[in-house]
Amino acid sequence: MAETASLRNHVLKNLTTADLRLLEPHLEPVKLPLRKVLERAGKLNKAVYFLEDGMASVVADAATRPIEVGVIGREGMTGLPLLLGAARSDSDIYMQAPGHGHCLREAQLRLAVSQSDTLRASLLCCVHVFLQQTTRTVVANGRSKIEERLARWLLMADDRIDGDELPLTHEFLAMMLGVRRPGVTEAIQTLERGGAIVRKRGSIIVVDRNRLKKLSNGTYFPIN
Amino acid sequence: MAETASLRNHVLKNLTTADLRLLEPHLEPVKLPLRKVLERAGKLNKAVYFLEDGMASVVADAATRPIEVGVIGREGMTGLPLLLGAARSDSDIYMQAPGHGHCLREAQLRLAVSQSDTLRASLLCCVHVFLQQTTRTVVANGRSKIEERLARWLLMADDRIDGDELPLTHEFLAMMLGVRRPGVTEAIQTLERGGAIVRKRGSIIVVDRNRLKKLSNGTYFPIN
DNA sequence: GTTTCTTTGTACGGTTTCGGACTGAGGCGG
DNA sequence: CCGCCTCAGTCCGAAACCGTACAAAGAAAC
Repeated sequence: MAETASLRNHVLKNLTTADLRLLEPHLEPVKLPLRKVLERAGKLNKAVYFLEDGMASVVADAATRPIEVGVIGREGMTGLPLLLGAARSDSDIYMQAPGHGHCLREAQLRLAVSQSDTLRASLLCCVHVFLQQTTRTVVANGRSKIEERLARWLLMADDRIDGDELPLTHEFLAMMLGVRRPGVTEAIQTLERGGAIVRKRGSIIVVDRNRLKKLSNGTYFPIN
Repeated sequence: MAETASLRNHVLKNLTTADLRLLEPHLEPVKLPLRKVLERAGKLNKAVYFLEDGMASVVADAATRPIEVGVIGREGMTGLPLLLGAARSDSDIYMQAPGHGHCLREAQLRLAVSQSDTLRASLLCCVHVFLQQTTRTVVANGRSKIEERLARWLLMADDRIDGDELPLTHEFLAMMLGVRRPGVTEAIQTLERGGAIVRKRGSIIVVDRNRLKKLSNGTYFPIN
């Protein structure tokens, strides 16, 4: 099913062959279209996903005034609370950029984790990475202006999405950052004037990551 | 050493007797004075702490422009990255309100966790709780004004500090929230006008938690 | 080509917060 | 009692954002 050679998910790719063999029979390949919901806050979480490509958003307060807490791409997995002993999700998670992944049912996850300490360690590592990301988001939301937060977000998206074109409307970015839509429009203009991106209707193209990093003013940290 | 009857730390208190027996011989009672550093970002983490009373702050960017990511009291423990397989801390952690706790060396922690699955599960639960708190902080920092964030912070501190008097200067609160000091002064006045707190030089007294909750405008969630 | 819908750009007044500076008030030691 | 130091209160102009509304531009449908 999941041939080792073709695996792009960092977690799966870095498993020992023994651990991978443990999971492989239960990894179901799935298509992950735009807006596909992987998790819903307050609901029982029956499966986790390892993304091969595409990007998912972890969103808090989705019912009222949504704001993004973090993003997940092929560097990690969804369903972290399951690893921590919680049956229910805290946030909504849905696909922000379409892609593919592997779905693993809760029961199989628990079983596999109970059988291999090294597997559990590999998965818990994801939790650590995500916690680091969330920590940086706390800082960015607390001290940085829209323009810098947007630059950070675009860099994180660019890390996870194939190609330089990010298909995103201002409206959507505003939701992610928890700010006004015109605020995003203006921030995008600033970033374009800085030569980091070019605007297109319905998408943004990253043309100069280094400039974008400078414009993020220290809020961006690369994966790993 | 740590007599079960006297344990106030939620994690230790809720362990099975077997798990507690596993840890007990290695729990060293420690006094935790104000500003005592429990963890330093980037340094190897050689021990974890279970607080019995007092409160610790998890602070990011401590070297440059510090801002608080979360707080830890008797509901949890420090050193979460150790549980997740990381040897180094991501943030500074130091005592915000003095107290006592139990110190557990890394080696003993690893040993105990490897011997008991239920113990590991109990500790991982802390990670989940802390991640939830961090998630709420992302939201609060992203959308709420100083006054609301301050109300939230005071409630969390009140949850963890014995008595109603919180010994905190405006300067310090400003650092925690990542805002200007005069901003805190004004927010405190608003909260006092709202009848939720009274000001004293060098400390704040919570007189009406319910009003404080209202003034926090939905950003506060109780422990567990 | 015209209509319709989505997306983007712009404008306006008002609020929040900033950075910085300065004054006053409380507490402590000499 | 006096001086000193910390902490708290206030004020200033400037910047960042907000909520809202409306117009222009693109894309798609008819």
